[in-house]
Amino acid sequence: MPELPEVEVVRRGLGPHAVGRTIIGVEIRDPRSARRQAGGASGLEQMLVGTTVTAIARRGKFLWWRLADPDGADTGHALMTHLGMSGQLRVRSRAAVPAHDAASPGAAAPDAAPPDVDLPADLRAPAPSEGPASDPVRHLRIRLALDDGSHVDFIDQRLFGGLWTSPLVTADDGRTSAWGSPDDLLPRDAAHIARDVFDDAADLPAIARAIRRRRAPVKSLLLAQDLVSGIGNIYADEALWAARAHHATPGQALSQVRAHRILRACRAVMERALAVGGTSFDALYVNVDGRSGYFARSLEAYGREGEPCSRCGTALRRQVRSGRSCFFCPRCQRRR
DNA sequence: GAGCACCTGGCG
DNA sequence: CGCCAGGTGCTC
Repeated sequence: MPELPEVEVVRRGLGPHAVGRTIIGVEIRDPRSARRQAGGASGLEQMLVGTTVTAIARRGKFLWWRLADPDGADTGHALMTHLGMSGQLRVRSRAAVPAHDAASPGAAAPDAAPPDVDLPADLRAPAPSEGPASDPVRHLRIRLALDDGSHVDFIDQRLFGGLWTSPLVTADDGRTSAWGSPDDLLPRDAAHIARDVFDDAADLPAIARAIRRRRAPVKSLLLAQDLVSGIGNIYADEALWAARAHHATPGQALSQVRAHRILRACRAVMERALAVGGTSFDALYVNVDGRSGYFARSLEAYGREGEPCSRCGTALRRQVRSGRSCFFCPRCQRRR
C-alpha cells in the first residue's frame, strides 16, 4: 500500500537510527519475506552480518540501504526493502523490544526518544494501542539487530514485500541515483524503475511527452513505474481529480499542457501528503515509530464513492479497471 | 495491455 | 461465502 510519500516517511525515519550502525544479527522468522534473496534466508544473513549502514536511499517505492565492510569500503551490494501492500519497518530501541525477547529480566529501561520523521509537532499522535486481533507485531517477518542493542523489524501482513540484497550498478544518466543516495549507484533490482516526481533529475516535460506517445489510459501510465515512479492507486486518483482528468483518457489524447499538469498534480498531492506523514487508514501503514500519517482526511476522491465532489457536489463514482478501483468525479473529470 | 500469481486478513 | 485492500512481476 505504501506509495512514495509513505516510503519517504520511512526513509527519513530510518536514516537517523540506522546510518552508522553495524548489523550484528539477522533473524528471519518467515523465509517468504526473503524469497527474492539469492541463497535464501541464510544468504541474506551472510550478506548483512558485519556490514555497516552508510546511507538510506529511495527511488519511487523502492528503498535501499547502502552497506560498507568493516574497512569502510562499499560492499557493492545494497539491502533492498520493498513494503509491498502491507510492509512496515519499525525501529525499536533496546528497551522497546518486547519483553519476551529481552535477554535479561529487569533490563527494561525508559524508551529512548523516537527518531524524528519531520512530522509537525501538532500532528503527532500517541502510539496506537495494539489490540490482539490487529497487532502488527503478529506479522513480524525479519528482525535486524544493530550494534547499539536496537532492532529494525520488518513487519508484513500480506507478504508482498521483502528484504534482499542487490548488486550496485551505475545510473545510466550519471546523475545522483536517488533521494538519499551519495552517488550515481543504484541496486540492479531498482534500475528499471524510473525517477520519481520528487527527484530533481526527473524531467516532467519529457515524461509528459512519453505519456503522449502511448495510447494506454493515463491512469495506467501513471501507475507504470518504468515511466514515472512512486505513484500508486491512491495518489493517481487524487492527482487526476486535482487536474480534472479522467482516468481512462488515452495518453495520446492529452495535450502537452494537460499531461504536464497531471504530473505536477502528482507531485503536489504527494508533497502535501508527505508534509503530514503520509496516508493511512488503519494500523497497516505506519512510520518507523508505529504512528500513522494524517493525509487520509484530505483525500478528495480515493475511497469516496457516492460522496459529493468538493468542487461541484456531484456524487463521486467508482469504476474497476484492470482489477483496481478508480474513484473520480463524473462531472469535473471528463474523458477527452 | 490484460490477467493472474503472490499472500493475509477485514467486512458484509 | 464472496468481495475488498495502499504493489509488482511474469505470462499471454
